[in-house]
Amino acid sequence: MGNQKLYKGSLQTIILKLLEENDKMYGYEITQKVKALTQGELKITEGALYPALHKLEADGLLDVEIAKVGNRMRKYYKLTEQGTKETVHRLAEMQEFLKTMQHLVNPKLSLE
Amino acid sequence: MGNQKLYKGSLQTIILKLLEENDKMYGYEITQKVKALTQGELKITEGALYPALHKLEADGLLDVEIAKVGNRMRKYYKLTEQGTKETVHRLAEMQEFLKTMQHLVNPKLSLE
DNA sequence: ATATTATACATAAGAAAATTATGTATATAT
DNA sequence: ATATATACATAATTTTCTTATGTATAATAT
Repeated sequence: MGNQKLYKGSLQTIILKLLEENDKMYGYEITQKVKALTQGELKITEGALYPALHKLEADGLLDVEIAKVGNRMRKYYKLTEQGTKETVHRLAEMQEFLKTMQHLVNPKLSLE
Repeated sequence: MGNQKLYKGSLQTIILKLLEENDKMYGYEITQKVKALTQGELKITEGALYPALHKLEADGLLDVEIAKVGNRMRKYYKLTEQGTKETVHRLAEMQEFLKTMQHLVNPKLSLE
């Protein structure tokens, strides 16, 4: 860590990608999944996550469904039809970005 | 383009990397170099570039030298000793970030 | 029993880093 | 003459995050 600021701008794409793979997830689950997938390298804070989920929902990319497990609330999010399309688009943009950055910072490793 | 926001947070690292390769460069030259290297994918705006250069200078990572070419001013920037060390560090962080993101958004392509 | 950590949501204040708009000035091409 | 390119700069605003705070339940450790 220490390079957290490089992730700025990529949170929405990460959320969309996880929902593409997992059908439905709740907020806390997303933070844990990301931490696990990145071996602790990326820790999504609540102050970033929840506003991001609310925005994706407001933009029509996510649907929400409230559940109660035991006595505790969960808000499950899933991709809408529009969200599924947008995810494909965002992932393509992310790939393009990663390729470009790789080429910029390490031309030797980006042979093409 | 359209994925410009993904570059948020990486401008300083890009500048440092270019100066590591080119010894000294001036602002406008940096914008043109980046545009060329990325085939127009990334266009650094002046409103982002100049404040970034000033900050890197204020932080002791860059030295500046003013030149006059014809009748026009140029401000050449080069890495300080501290800047050279910091560049190594920033590039390592960038590699780590790119690897992590690649793994997150496209597990199939990041075999390790 | 009690305190800490984990689970689960949320928002507000502030910081960082960009975009967009604007300004100044010289050089070149049509 | 006019538009484009070169070359710097800053201010207002926006986006996106961090940090701090708040509420509440469940599980675990002392």
